[in-house]
Amino acid sequence: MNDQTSKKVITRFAPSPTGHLHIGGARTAIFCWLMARHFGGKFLLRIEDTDIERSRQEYTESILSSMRWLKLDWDDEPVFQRGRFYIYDKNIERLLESGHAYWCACSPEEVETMRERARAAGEKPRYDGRCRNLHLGPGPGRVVRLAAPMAGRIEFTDMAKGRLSFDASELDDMVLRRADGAPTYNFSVVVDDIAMNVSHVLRGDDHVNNTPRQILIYRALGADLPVFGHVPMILGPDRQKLSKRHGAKAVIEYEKDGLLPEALVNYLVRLGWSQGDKEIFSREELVAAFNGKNLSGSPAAFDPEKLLWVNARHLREAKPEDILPLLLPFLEEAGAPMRDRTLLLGAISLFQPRARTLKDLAEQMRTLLIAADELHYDGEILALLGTEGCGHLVCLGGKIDELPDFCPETLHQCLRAYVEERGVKFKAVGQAMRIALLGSVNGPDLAGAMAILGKDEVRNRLDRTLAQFSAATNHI
RNA sequence: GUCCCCAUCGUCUAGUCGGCCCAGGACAACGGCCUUUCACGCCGUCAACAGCGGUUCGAAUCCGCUUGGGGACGCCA
Repeated sequence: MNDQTSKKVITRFAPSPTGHLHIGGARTAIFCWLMARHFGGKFLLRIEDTDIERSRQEYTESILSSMRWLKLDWDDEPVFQRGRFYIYDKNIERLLESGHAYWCACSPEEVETMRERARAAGEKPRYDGRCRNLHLGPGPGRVVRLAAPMAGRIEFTDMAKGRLSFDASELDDMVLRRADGAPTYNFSVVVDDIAMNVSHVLRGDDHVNNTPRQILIYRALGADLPVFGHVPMILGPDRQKLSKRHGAKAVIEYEKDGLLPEALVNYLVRLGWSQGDKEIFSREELVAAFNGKNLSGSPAAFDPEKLLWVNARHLREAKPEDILPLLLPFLEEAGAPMRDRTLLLGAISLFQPRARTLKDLAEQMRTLLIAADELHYDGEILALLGTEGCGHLVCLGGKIDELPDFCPETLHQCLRAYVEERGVKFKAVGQAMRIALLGSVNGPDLAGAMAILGKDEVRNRLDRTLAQFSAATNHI
């Protein structure tokens, strides 16, 4: 970083609405957002919808909704390039007048031939600039091209990659305005970044090669350069370009899988950025720590396992009341009936440390929340329970009836006392109770679970288990 | 093909201007402890400076080459 950060930091995220917000785009957005929030600047949004064929309104909405879910709030109204064609045209006029651009009458086929020829000659495929000095005017099928310098070096310092240098001879006279009047990507980006006063352009690695071209446009337009930062792409676990089969999905899918936005943000930021050995960051910690330094220059592979681990950490540390609203849809999906708030909060804190995702949490909580008659005990589980287990259930049922209250401490003592006086292993009693109460040999702390179920429900489940057990054994 | 970028454990990474690194943390794996089962947690094990040349008293750190990977070469973004 340099003295340019002393100016107001303005970053922007500029997705094109041709798909949902995916992992790579989300990380770029997070970096931009963090940068702006860290320096107290602005984070702007621009929808690059100049490709009329592929842009879809529903994707714009999906992207915005994923941004909101990630809690990446933007400043000002989003800018839509679709509505700014007149501005691009005005800038085209300027460049035409100043001699930085010219009309070209070559057909796409002709240009393609030139490229093939260059490629065959072992050069970089490029347009040869044959219309540059023809002083053509507008006409059907004609495009406007930049009169790029033929020689020299184009250099800039990148936030992630350091000093970068390109030879001007590598670049050809790129199209700025298409035959249909639409601006090309490189042109609209520069015009808009200038208009929006963007100070720091953070984007994917795949744009490095566009940067020297864009710098040429900045120069032609007589504008100051922003600071560029090209963050390396995210690769699949097999180190190939990220795609759906890697389990790298759109942000919206992670939302559906029950990830916490904080966790996704945390994980994604750590892909290509680090702060010593620190792994788990709260949003506030990220804002405080992220200053655009320590960006990695090399690509990172996406690891779903670690994502899950990060999520589990955030889930475990979150307050139940913060989790509850996010959990509601998952409880419904899991078929768990709604219960009162206190009960739900209690259940959350009971299961919280053992769940990796909200979906996971909801499914685990379900066994506690559903009505007793929905609990299913299969033959295998009942066999595990055995006559001895049933004996425990009967005795404990009696003990429980006499309890003065039904709080975890009392229940815990009750269980302990029972084990003590019977001289049996807690393990055996615990398993029997767990089978009766949860229909499973695994689960959370028994006293905690019982307290949440309440006395009636515990009784209910004990009776029901015993009934099913005797029914099953009578059949044999 | 041409240009650009990258290169530390399987993965994410630490490693400020070369010595404190026979390389640290985390995920995963494996082993153990804890325990009321499963988790959680705790402890430990396995595991890397791509290769080759330089520069230097000394290099994971600087330079070059090689190899490997990625990206870009559109009237897509």
